[in-house]
Amino acid sequence: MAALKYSRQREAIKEFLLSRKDHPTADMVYTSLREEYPNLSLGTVYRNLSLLADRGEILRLRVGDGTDHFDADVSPHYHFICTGCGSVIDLEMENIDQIEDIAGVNFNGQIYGHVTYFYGKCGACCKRELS
Amino acid sequence: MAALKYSRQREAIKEFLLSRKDHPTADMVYTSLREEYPNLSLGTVYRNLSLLADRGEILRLRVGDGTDHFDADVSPHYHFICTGCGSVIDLEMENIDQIEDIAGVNFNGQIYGHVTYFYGKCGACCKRELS
DNA sequence: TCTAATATCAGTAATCATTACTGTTTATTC
DNA sequence: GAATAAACAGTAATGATTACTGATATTAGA
Repeated sequence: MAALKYSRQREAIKEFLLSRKDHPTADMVYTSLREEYPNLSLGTVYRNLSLLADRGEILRLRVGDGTDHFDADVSPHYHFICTGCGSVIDLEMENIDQIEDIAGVNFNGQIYGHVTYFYGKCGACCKRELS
Repeated sequence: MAALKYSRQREAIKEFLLSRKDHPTADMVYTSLREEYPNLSLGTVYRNLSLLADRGEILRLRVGDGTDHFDADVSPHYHFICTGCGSVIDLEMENIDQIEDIAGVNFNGQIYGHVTYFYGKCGACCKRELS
């Protein structure tokens, strides 16, 4: 893997992602960083997010709302998407990699990985509906 | 749920999906049906696919390649996406709904469902790489 | 069966997220 | 400190999808 040339923009993008737990989209990254870097370009945000995702430094989440979300936490974990407010929340749960073995039983190819998203109502939305 | 007015186009779209096992995209539906219905509109295809998906008559699959795929088989089953050729294949596997219980252990909201895609090399791509 | 009401259609324009292009700036190397 | 090339800002282009508009076709009622 070729070495990257340092850039303040990429550094700021990764710093920003590390500081957040809410899995921002490219546009959210752009809008937020614009305050500190007024002439940051949206193309730069997209290019660096893809670059970092390709290198495995961040995760690209396709949660189904049509726009990609990003996560700087690359440790194995799962995500929950609230159908009420759309928020993307980390789940702390035990490993379920055995589902790949289950899926492979009647399959004649090779399974290398899986992506799972859980859907429902988040705690805040549940609470709001009660009142 | 309001009753739908019959339309030959919607009928043809659903018939087409039922006849296929390869989970076509909107554009694939449009291109194929155009042979029989030369003045079918792409907008009609999109509108009816969304309509059918909203009513639960078909499934919308967001496999991660940027375009939605559709499946007329609404019985519970899982999908495999080949990273070699991009094909979307049905998996015959035992139920893994218990992962929702596992996910809910340390979570303060309600989990109503999950979406799982398995990734890897399909049988044909495995074979091709050997030769 | 005829007609009115309206859902659906075809065709096209608009939107949105994302990517590609171009000339300029900036980090690295010597 | 100058040469090289990666990365940038700004903008144009792309591709999937949605929205709009006037025409057509299905359904319900007379």
